[in-house]
Amino acid sequence: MGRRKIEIAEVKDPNNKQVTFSKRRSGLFKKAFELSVLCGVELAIVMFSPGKRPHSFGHPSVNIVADKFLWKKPTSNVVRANYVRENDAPNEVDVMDRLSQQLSGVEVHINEEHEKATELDKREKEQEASQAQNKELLNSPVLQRMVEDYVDAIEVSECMLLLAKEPVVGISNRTITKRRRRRN
Amino acid sequence: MGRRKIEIAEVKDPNNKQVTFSKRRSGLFKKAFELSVLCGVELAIVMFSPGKRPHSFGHPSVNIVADKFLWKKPTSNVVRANYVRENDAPNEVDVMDRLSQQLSGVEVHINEEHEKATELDKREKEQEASQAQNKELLNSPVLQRMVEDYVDAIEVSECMLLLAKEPVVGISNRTITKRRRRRN
DNA sequence: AACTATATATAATA
DNA sequence: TATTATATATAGTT
Repeated sequence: MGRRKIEIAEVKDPNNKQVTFSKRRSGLFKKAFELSVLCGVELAIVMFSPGKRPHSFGHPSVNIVADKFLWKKPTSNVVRANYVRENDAPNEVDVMDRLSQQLSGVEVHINEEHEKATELDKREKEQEASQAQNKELLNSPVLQRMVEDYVDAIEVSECMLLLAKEPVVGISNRTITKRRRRRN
Repeated sequence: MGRRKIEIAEVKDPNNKQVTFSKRRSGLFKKAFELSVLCGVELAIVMFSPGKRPHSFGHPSVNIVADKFLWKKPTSNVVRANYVRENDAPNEVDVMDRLSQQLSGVEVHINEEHEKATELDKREKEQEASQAQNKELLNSPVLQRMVEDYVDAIEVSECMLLLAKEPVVGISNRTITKRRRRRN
């Protein structure tokens, strides 16, 4: 996607790696933003830079998406208000403004989110403590969620399998080439 | 990026919206994968499809990335270890090995389990409250997978909420804590 | 940090 | 779905 084709392998030169990261992170966030607007999709991305610094992107915000992901209720029939209208197609400046807002705006809700996070920690520990609670889940709508998530996991896997079809130089094929098994 | 330039505004036609979502989600995941390999970046993506279904992507895995975010908390009692040093970044073989492991780990069961998952999904729509059938899954490997994936989803949500607690733009170096996962 | 030449993603089409 | 023309991202360059 540039002057020359590159192999998808770790960039050795730290300088080049940092430049590549900056460019591609911007690209990824832009793609994420476009996807969210085009398809009315709410999404969040978290990552560590080569310098091990955390970066995130969220639309409408990381915490909102995360919140919904965790606390998703069976409100799939509820019509949401569109945060982007037809004639409000954002230009590049709008996009960058929005990105900046999203990237820095989370500070505003720190205290509020701290409560939630604490609550979530509590929940995790509870779940970790007793496996019997898993059985509790089976009698709840949570199982419905698990089924959905499982299907999604398969979709993700298929996506990765698709990626694996593209040869990566310097990588052993041993694990990959034994794919494509059918059911008996 | 296609035959014609499009405005970044919500796609009206549901059919087209679904097609666009599928294409761009694949593209986003591919970009995310490439970024993670090129720059040694670990990242996770969660999103809701137009049909409000959750999707996720993680490299090297969702829960690993979630772990690092989750345990990045500035708590004082956690052992500090700099697993994030530059030269600890996984090389391409490591990355591909892990990816391959993940791929082969799920690929073996994809066809078989996809059927089951589809079947489950169908049942879910036909009988939303059919708990009896759900209980039949209690002892199946499929359920195991579902539970794991569900835990992954929770972990991502948690890490994102925790991320929201700490602004990530322009942040100075922080000590990142290490922690080994209980699962697997 | 800006600038191209080129690779890649994808919108429209078949 | 699969293909193809075009828009976009970005690798190397300045």
